[in-house]
Amino acid sequence: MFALCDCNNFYASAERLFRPELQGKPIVVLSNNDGCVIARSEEAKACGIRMGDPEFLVRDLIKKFQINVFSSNYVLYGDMSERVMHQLGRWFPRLDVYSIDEAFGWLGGINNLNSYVPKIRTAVVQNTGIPVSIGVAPTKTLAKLANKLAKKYNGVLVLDTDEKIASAVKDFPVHDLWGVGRQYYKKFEALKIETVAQLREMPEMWFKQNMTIMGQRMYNELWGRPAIPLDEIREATKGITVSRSFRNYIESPEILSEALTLYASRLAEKLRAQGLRCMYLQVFLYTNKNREDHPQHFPSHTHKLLIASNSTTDLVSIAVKVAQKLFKYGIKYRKAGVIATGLIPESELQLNIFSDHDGGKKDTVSAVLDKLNLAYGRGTLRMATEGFEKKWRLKHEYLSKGYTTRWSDIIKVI
DNA sequence: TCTGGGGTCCTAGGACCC
DNA sequence: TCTGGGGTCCTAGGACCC
Repeated sequence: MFALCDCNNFYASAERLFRPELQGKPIVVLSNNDGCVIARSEEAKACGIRMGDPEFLVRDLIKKFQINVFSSNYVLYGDMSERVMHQLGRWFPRLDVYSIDEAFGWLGGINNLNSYVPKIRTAVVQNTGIPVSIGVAPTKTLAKLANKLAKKYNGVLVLDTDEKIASAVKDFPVHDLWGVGRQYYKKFEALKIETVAQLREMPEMWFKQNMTIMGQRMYNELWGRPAIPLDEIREATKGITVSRSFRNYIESPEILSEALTLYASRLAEKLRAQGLRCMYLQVFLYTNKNREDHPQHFPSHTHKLLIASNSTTDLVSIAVKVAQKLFKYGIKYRKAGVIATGLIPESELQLNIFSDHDGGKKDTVSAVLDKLNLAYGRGTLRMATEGFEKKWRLKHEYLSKGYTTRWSDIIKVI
């Protein structure tokens, strides 16, 4: 049996944990750039705020109901996530951390699930302050479904018989099913398929033909035959991305270079932190697709390096050069990013006879950079092309403190 | 005026190799 | 008139996830 444990309204719950006076009050958390709503407390949901709503469209609601607004504080959420996962690890022989606020646990060999599982929930809430819901079923897909239903009950739902599964899928809307997005939902809608019970009565071939191999897996999972295994040890990541929207449109190549310098620097830091180098560096630019009156431009280019690298100077110079080629005058760019792929462990560096390997000088420079920035704060030492004004940088007006990760922000009990 | 960021997997086609 | 089979790498796009 699989369990899916999911933190309730995770970001909102994490913010509220350190502001106990907000207990019972509506809270929303905004995406980067304070763009749209990405988490809501139950109270905020009741005020009519929907997931993904742009902040400027719900500003009136926020004012009217005095909703507490937070910019996203990923350092805080990351730290709280680690605590929750650590607690879960004590209860499951095998744990597959699926996202910042979710994990699949394996419950093989455990009897009395109906008394065991509620204990997990109680322990996590007690030891971390974060409320969780747990759904249990024979497959991951059904465990996700059970989890959604659990939120409506007492936070726990165990589907351990065919009868319980049948009754759970009976009225469960297909668009809430794991693996069903907008496109697949359209197909179902056309066939008047509204519930999961109706969906799983379709022939297996139909799934395969209409939803590729993913659909075939879904079919088996819905009938209680596991097709998606527990993924305990995450395989090495395939790519690492750093991308951000700009606060204002960028229309000049010089300003674009500043942004790309920062993004590529962050990317190099991420690579070094994970002990990786990349063979390919992809650069992309986006315009605002929500503005039909703006000319659109979504250029992208992948550059192949001669030698795999994670050096800030290498990646910055490539990113800036590529971006200059992609850039066109007269276009309003609102987002850019860099993606590192072809990742190899630092220790497996392959040299190229045609290139001028520097014998590790760049590695030394990078190491000094990391050391200084760790000691004195990120950005203490940086590339000059990053600029000084940075008018394009993110907006986060409602940022909470680093309650668990900064000495100066730790809560004082007086 | 203002609409996130970071991922995964699958499919298909073209270039190139032997 | 009729021109192989099998493979890799890369790109691009589409679908999905949180």
